[in-house]
Amino acid sequence: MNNFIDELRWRGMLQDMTPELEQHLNDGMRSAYLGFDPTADSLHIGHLVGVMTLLHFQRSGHKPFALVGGATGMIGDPSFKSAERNLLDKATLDHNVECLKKQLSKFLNFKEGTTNKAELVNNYDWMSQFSFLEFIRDVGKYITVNYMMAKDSVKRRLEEGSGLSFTEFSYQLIQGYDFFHLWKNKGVSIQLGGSDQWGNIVTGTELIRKMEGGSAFALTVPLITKADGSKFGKTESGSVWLDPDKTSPYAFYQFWLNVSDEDASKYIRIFTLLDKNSIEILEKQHQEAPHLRILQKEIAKQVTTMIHGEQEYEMAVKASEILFGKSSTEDLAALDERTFLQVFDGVPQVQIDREEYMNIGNVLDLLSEKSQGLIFPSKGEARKMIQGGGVAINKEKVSDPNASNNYTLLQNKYLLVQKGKKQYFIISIK
RNA sequence: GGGGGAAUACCAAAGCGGCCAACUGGGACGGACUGUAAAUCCGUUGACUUAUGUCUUCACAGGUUCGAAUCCUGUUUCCCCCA
Repeated sequence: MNNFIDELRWRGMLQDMTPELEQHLNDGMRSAYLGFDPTADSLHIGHLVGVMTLLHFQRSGHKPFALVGGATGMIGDPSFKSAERNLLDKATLDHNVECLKKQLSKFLNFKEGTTNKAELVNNYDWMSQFSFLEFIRDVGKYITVNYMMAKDSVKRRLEEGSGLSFTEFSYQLIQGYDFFHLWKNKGVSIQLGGSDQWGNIVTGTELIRKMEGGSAFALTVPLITKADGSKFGKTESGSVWLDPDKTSPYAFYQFWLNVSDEDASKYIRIFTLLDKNSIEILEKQHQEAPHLRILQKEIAKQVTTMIHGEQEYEMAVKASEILFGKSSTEDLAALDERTFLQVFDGVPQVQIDREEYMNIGNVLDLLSEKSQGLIFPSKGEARKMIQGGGVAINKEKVSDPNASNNYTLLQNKYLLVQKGKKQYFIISIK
């Protein structure tokens, strides 16, 4: 069994911790919690860092609690956000909480009988019992406004002049109380979180100390960054979700595969469970032959398998090979229909009647008007792109916009259209 | 309250009566190279269309002129200086 702190340390996942934590952990099995905000009905890869942290905690023999913020989600954490958050309604929140619970339950070991079995809690369960009066009397009394205003997350909002509502201001108190509640009732003595949570976590340890003279600990992990400074976990099409309906396993796999060299070493430590030795070997191999992108492939494999399973991973690899490998028209034609559809699952499709299709004069019409503007909204754009060499049908470049429309249909009913390198469309003939 | 200046396409920034759909840079998008990368190079970047075409743009509303992003009048917004 490995040491939790050491494990995080070499993985570059340790930002900060309260001083006596290490000793505290060495003294036996401990419990820690980490919270997830139900702002959407799926986790995204940014949350994965938290998940991994809990996972390491459990693997070190300790007991992890995943908290879903059914209550805190109603308030909105002001931490390092520049503007007041929009509140979600209760129904949406309930739905989100349920979805997150389902996802979280896949990662940790919740098996009965395991001594350090993971637990899932929702702070709505205890916060909803409180009346406002009770809360400000029993909890608010212990923390001064001066203390709360001194937090960076709050201070910044005050300085910027954008202000924050009393609602958001109270957030740290609620989260602090969560910690107290879990400490009191579940024996949770540690709170884990992203580095932006430090202030909120410490309010919790403060509350525990003041209310009952207890001691509790904090540990934060760094926020994930990208070497080029852009925001981690975003693609052109938005967040990378764990829910396969929101981000297909293929797109998910692609995200990891496209990680830059600078970031790959960092990410493989954070997002996979590979041990130090294996990682160093992979890094060495990567350096020797960077073009093979060994690191990226391994990260993509590990993470995709963990989230979506082996089958989906293999499908994603297959799809990637077909889409980006040097496959030809023949390779495409050789695919059976089922595989073809699987590979191109999620690719935008447009249907054209067979009769109508037969009457289309040239490629230009086919890609603009006749495909209802899905591929190109106008003839002009289609023409420009074709002339710029950016269009391919069935993996073969289209060079003349006026070329007649006599492509071989795959499976006798599909055309695979490529706009640029990465955008695919399917025209299916009915 | 007084004085001065500015508003141009996704952003920045030229243009100051016809040669302006508007220089240039960034971004975005394509292409070449490559590792589905970075760097570099090339092309496109108001709309529709493909003819040496049409239409809609230079804060907004009017006006002068054969002709305006460019001149005049009013309106709005922003910036600076003085009080």
